[in-house]
Amino acid sequence: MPDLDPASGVRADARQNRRQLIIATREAIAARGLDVSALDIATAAGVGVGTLYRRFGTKEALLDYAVLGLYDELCDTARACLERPDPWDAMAEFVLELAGAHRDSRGLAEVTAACERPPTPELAQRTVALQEAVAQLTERAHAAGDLRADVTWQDVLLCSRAALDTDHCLGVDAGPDGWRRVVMVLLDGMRAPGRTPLQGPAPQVRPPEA
Amino acid sequence: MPDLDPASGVRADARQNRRQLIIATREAIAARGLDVSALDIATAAGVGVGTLYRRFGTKEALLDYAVLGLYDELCDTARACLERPDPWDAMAEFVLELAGAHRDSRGLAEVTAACERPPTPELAQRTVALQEAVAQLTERAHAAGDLRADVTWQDVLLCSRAALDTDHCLGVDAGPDGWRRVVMVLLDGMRAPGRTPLQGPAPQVRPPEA
DNA sequence: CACAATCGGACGCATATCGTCCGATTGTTC
DNA sequence: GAACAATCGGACGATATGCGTCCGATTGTG
Repeated sequence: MPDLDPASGVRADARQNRRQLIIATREAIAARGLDVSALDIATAAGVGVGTLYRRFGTKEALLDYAVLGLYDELCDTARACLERPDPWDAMAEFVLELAGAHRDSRGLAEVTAACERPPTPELAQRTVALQEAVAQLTERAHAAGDLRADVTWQDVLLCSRAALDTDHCLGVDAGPDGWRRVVMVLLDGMRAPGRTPLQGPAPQVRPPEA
Repeated sequence: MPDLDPASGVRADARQNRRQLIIATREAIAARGLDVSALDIATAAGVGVGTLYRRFGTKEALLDYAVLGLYDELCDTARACLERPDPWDAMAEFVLELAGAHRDSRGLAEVTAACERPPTPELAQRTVALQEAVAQLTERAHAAGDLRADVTWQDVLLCSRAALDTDHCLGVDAGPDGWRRVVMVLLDGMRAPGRTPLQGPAPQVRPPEA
């Protein structure tokens, strides 16, 4: 189930259809979230629904596969940020990238917010990897004295979702890049030293329950 | 259609049902947004669907009425904040209240973000009133030198939606009051002087198109 | 007590999605 | 280039959900 094998006994047109389905799925969940119909995906991919089920067995499996790809890209982004020399810039860039990824794909945003059903093992693994990367980025920024002490890496993660739904409010239109303003304000607010100490319990990591 | 009249030729039980329907509608849209079924509302109110349509004519009319009530409450809140002596505290409190109202009612959040269909005239009027209140709160904070100059009142409004969807991210749980931390970070980021100048065009007011 | 106002919820209609199944098509092999 | 198996498309039956109406039963009120 990983990807397309050149010579795996699978016919060439079948492999091509598989590829198209993955592309169409990405686009569909980006625009409309995880609640896409199989027919929509298949039509966008230029195939029939039968082909979708034949190639992936389940709509779920196809969605899982597409989402996993998005997570892998996030992991790449995290690695790239960790290589930046300046601790603050590294953290700030990742926050901006993560916020942008959330905005680029409504489906991704739905998955990172999911707390009900347990994710696939593959997704859980990526999730932990991302947590660790953010923890490290945060730790460095703390050590450099750039990030206020009362902001935890969990706070950083949650703040990355803050620009998700800030395009319109009471007749005001943020414009295509307005969300970046919100992220900029947030980053300024996270910079040391903070003015108003953060109150209440810090966010906690949910154990990946059964 | 405004409210319940003591002696309006309408029978007492009918008036009571009307009241229950409004209460149930508020709770329903708070929890599930505007996409509630008429049956759900009627059941929660303890009446049949027929009663809903008899009392309000349309599901839409009932929803509009319930939402208008939420807007009126926001206007009250704005008035109260405008009476606070300290300009910064006044603005900060309103941001916190607006963010809380958005979180308390998913339906309200959906309406304030709506940019497609034109609102009812009543809603449009409340919207303008709220815009003016925020503009005034912002202006005072600017004048006092507490709010950074590159943050407009439109930015303030948009930022009030930032805590809408920050309860969970990649396995991190913000807890019941975690959203307040996000708002606090934002408010700190809005305080003068800003570090990173906000880039890009400032948010614009959408003309209430036809 | 009588009657009009009101009620409840079954009903008809419409829409949407799922996953399967099968006759038609097409890539591949010899 | 023929023959076969893999693959395809999309019609199909099942299921679910929601809207707004209609009418026999109920209930408030003068």
